[in-house]
Amino acid sequence: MNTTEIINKIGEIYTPLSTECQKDIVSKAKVSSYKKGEIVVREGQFSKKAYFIVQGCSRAYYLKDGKDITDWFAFEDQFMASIISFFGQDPSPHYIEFVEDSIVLEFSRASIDQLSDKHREFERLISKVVTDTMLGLCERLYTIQFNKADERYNHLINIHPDIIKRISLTHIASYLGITLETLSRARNPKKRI
Amino acid sequence: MNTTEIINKIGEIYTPLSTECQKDIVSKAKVSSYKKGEIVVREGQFSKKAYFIVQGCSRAYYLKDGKDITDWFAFEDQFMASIISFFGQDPSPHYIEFVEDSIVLEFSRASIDQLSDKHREFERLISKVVTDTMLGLCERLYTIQFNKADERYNHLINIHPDIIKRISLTHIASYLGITLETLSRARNPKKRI
DNA sequence: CGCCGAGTTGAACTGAATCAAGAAACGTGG
DNA sequence: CCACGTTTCTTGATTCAGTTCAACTCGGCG
Repeated sequence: MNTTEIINKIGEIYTPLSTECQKDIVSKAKVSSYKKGEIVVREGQFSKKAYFIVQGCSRAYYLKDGKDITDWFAFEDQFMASIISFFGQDPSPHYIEFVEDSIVLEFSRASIDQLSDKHREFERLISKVVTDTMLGLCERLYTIQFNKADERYNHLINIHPDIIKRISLTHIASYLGITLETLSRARNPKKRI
Repeated sequence: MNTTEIINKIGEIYTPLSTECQKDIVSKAKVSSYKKGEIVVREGQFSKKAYFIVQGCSRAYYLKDGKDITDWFAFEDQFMASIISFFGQDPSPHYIEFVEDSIVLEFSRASIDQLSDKHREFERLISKVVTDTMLGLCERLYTIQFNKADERYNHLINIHPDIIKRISLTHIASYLGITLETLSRARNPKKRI
């Protein structure tokens, strides 16, 4: 899949892009690939990159008292960035790691700004990505705020049936705000006598 | 405070607006006031309104098993909307209630779209509001994901020292994802013998 | 005054964390 | 293809934070 094809796909998923805009994107964004386990952003860095995932998946996590807590996943056709660092002015509290060998289309903050200035359609695309992210965060918050461990897990499996095939339970557990052991028990309800 | 003054203020807070844009906003948005306790959005409704709060405050909440759970507050100079209904296509799971007598500037979805089409600066303003909301949700999620009751409370008091003067502990408790009793204990640490 | 909503305090209970040990799955090299 | 170590997941026992339910306090306000 070359850059043009990828951009075409982004247009299909989010909002149609004129050929002129597509051409400009080609000149600003570049395709990269990362190996499983590669870390592209570390805590404390000012990361000004956004990754559109063509193939593979990644996660954002942070360390709390030395424990690895997953905050966000991104799969094919989704964007990944350290949002606090990319949209705010603070350093990233997150690490970003690729969980599988992945191919991405990589944007710098500067190129996104330039493209947004020049192409209103691109600005709208980014705006849509942000809006979708906001709605996703809402949903996640709702799930965590007052639900029990098994409810959180079932909810996740409903919206993301295939996630367990790709993400380790350890990461899913911290994403749900529970421990690995509790998740394991939620998955294998106790056999009563 | 008249409409023009309010719009001026919005421009100051978010991003400067040309006089032409301000004039158009005046023609599309209207000032309203609500009494303490008034509910402007109910569960199941398709609410296509956004409220910029000039004075007072409001909260969004939902009912889970009959229990009132606060999801979001908005104070002076902030926007309030039922985001799922306003930005998504689903009916609102939230109620929106004014917690104090309030004055707001009211926008319909249609007028926001029209203003966004006509004025790029306005579109950017909305985009900034969405981005800020996204960052706010991130922060909130972070607080709830793996923190104890007292940590959540202290964190809230840090960013919002005056919130207890305006919002009842009942609402703050559910906002933090804990019960009223637990919040009360977090505020009055046990006296040891 | 006495009622009422909001907050505090107490005691019993429970879901989840923690600590610890074992089982299963996986990859690598022989 | 098997043996090995490593990582991932499961299961059990204990502990603890937080919920639940209930009683009590306090400050309005009719």
